[in-house]
Amino acid sequence: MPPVVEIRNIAQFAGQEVVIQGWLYNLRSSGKIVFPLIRDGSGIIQGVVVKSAVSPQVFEHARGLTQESSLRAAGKVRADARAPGGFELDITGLEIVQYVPIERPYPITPKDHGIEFLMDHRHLWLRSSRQRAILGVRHEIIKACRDYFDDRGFTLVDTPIFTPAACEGTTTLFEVGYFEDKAYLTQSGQLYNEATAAAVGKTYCFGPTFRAEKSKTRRHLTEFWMIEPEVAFAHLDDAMALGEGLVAFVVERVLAKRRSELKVLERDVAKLEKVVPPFPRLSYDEAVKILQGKGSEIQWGGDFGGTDETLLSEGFEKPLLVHRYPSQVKAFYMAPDPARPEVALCVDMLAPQGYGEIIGGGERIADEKLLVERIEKEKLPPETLGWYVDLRRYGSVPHSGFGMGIERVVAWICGLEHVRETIPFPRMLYRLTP
RNA sequence: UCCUCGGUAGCUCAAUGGUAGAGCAUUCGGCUGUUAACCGAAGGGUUCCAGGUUCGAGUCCUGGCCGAGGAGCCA
Repeated sequence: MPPVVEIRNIAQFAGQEVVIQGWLYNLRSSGKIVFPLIRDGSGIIQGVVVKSAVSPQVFEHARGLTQESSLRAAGKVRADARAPGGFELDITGLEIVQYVPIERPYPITPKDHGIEFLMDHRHLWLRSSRQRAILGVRHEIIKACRDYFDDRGFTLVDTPIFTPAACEGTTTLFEVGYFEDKAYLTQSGQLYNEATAAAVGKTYCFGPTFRAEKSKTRRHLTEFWMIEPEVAFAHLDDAMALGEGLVAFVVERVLAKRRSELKVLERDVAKLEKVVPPFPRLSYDEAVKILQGKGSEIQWGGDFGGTDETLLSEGFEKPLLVHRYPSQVKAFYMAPDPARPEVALCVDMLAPQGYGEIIGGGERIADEKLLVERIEKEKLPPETLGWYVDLRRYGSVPHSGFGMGIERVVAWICGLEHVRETIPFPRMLYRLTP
């Protein structure tokens, strides 16, 4: 019995008998020769079945294969300049594991489909080369993020999904029943990160985040994944440097390990290769002036809209760090700048090419009195934030952190039109299935 | 929530108010090197739903359902 091998490793088996197990991707035939394209999740290889070289049963099996039928194919690996992967499989044995019946064929053909049809068949669409490439890049990005923090002495500390109240009081939350009580799905692990940062010094959490906003744009999901570091004794500049280092590291890693996926996605890698520190830094004041110069309606004191972000980032080849927004547009826990109390020690990182905000964060209020004032001013429920104020009573220190939305980073690095393709099963305003 | 656009064969789309069409997919036939293979033939329709106007509606009108893009809000 020849060894079962993965298509990605096929080069090591040139000239040898192997078994490939996978699914039929496409089939071309020419009378007495059949070319089944087989994918196994690690790659695609073209098989060759010649009528005169195999039993009539194997040939008939091959000729009648339907798209996505699962199979095991035995044969000899042969280097061939005509093959896209450099190798072909001369099939001598074929076992059909499950035959997709012709009365109910695989719905997704190699031809054009509309987005609604593809989203309805997301569970099958994931098998296509393009979606597989995105899943690969997403995996690499998440692994790179974790390596970056792990290698710098951070401890991953998970934060809860059920929360008693809004973290920030700004966004709409999903309400769920919690026995006789109500709970909300988390919109950020940050407040809990502030607690755990005092325990381990440098922490991060990585998990799903939920926003019940009725946003219907290419940058929004109702359920998305966020990685959030928090560092004790760190100031705004430290958070900016940490975010800059993280994004540069992630891009470098993807370029090093996922070239083939970026090629499938037709990503212009030259643009990604320019993403090296230092990233440009701009104060909110400067950003407003630039925007006004480009014809935006923005006034000092307002937050940027999607068009503003695109307008601002289009002048730069690297991600852009915008810092010191007016406190009024930022969350209650943002520390005011001692030199200018009307602005917060916060930072947003805007990805190039209109991909929007990928990082948001800054320095947190360390002073108990000021924090309590802010909670009262925002009319947040003090009973559920008592523990958070407690952190300012027992060894309060300056601390900073940020959150990075994984899907927007994936969309940017892959060069996708819409974040819905960056997550296996997107949850959106009008999409809960599959 | 608001604005714009759309819903016709399994899929992608055509069709001036006048017989419902093409490409792909499927089935059958042909082809020993195909690369979204190609060539020939066949089958395939509650035109999203409910009303209305009209001699006649896929097309026009009203309401609804579903979806897409954008705005606001946000990562």
